[in-house]
Amino acid sequence: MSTPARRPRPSPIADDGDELRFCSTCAFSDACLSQGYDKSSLAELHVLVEHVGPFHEGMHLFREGDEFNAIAAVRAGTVKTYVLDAEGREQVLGFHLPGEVIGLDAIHASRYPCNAVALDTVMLCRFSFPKMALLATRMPGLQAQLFRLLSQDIGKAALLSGDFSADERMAAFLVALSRRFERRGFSATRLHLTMSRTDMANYLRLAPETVSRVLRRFQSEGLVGVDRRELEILDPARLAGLAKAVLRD
Amino acid sequence: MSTPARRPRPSPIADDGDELRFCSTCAFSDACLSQGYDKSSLAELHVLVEHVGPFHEGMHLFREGDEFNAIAAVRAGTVKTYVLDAEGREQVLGFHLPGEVIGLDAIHASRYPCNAVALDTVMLCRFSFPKMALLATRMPGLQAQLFRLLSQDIGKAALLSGDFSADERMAAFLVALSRRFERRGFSATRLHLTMSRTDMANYLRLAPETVSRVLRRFQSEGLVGVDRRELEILDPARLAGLAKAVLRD
DNA sequence: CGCTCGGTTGAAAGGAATCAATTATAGTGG
DNA sequence: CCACTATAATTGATTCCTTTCAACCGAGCG
Repeated sequence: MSTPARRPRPSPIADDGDELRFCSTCAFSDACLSQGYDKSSLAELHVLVEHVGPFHEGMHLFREGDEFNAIAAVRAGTVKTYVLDAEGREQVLGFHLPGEVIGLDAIHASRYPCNAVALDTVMLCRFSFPKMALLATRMPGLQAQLFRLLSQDIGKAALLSGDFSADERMAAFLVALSRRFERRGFSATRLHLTMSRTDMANYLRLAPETVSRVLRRFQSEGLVGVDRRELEILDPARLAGLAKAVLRD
Repeated sequence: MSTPARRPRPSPIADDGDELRFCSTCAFSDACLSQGYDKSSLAELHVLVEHVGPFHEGMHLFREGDEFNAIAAVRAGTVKTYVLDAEGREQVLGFHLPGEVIGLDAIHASRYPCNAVALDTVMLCRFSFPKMALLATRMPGLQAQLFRLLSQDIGKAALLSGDFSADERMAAFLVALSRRFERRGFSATRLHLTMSRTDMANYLRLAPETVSRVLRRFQSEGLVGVDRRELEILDPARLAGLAKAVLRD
């Protein structure tokens, strides 16, 4: 359960034990600061933030059908969201790393459309959505950031819908994971996979056996080095080439 | 190019040639009225609406990479959104019927992430998004509706990402289309398909040959009747049964 | 130490894609 | 009005990738 080495990175918001301490990793902090809001505006955002956790491995943050009232930013750990199909098989919708927001897909129905479970020890910033929406009417920058986050998720959800080969899917998964880690200050090449092979398979819409085989082949081809859940990207360029079809860049 | 018989339906907003005539089919009209806004608020919404069109078959409404400044509600016709993969093959992202909104996925990057083309004669309501967002700060109901629309699209985009059989995909496509037509006052059983088989195939991530075969089998099994682009759903229950795995209901 | 569960490996089966050819359709121009 | 052409749709035969089925391995744990 070791976390990848953390690269030093300037914290956008004071993290020195202040009473109004805000999630330094979360998507809203950057947005608000970049809009040049004064301290009192930030304070307003703070009052509707609730730090919750820790949630330990296997604990559910919410379940499908639960009443929706808050979105949450992951502060630490990994959250898996999933639904169960008619045969009770798991369909993984996504993995959410520190700094990423969950619950945006619940707004329209006022219910969570999926389950969310902690894959390791998870800490959250929880935001009352009604309060946040209200605040957003007075903070255009916050409103804009919410629109951006929602819009972004539409595009993300569409990525996996293509008919891609197992290799492309796996490569895209690893590259995307690498980038997301990097953006949050972790290593882009040495990743700790917090999810099981089965989870990866369910997410990528592949059989677990296929995940196993593809990873092994990637390793034999010198693309990656794999040891259990530790993965090193050895040939980022070639991996990105494979992922290109999916990630479109 | 005949349209399905229109069922009489009470128009939510006066459609009697008023100067401030608003798209009676569009998602925003219901939202605003249901919030009980007075005439002046509605008027404010009207001033940022621009009725554009007609766009004829094959005309592009926007292209990937174009600068984003407006979302649009389809007033009439069908819009296809798509991207081209590295090999130049079309990946259809969606078909947009009257009353549905396009462009929400463009907000976060300020650029359209896809192409949009008219499949028949299309009329649009175009809304300047910056202006709409500004207005939304003074109309919480409008803001809420925008959040809902965005949130909804996240879920929609995720639907097709599962690994479903050709039969399930096709059934889900037809059932969803039927429901969307019905909601807008068209027949739920007799549909005119405005898109080609190839478009359907690209959307469903199947080969055109597979679409052809599945439709033929559906017909031979008495599920549907197909004649060119006219399709009649003969056994809605059984079709819905097939679609269940995808649509989750 | 042996049990269990996740992961890996191998062999076989299956569903959709691809390749190839034919038919149908709409549009064009004689 | 009717051939003629280009494009879309259909149909059949074959191939291929992934899944499924089955067995084995190996780490973690009581």
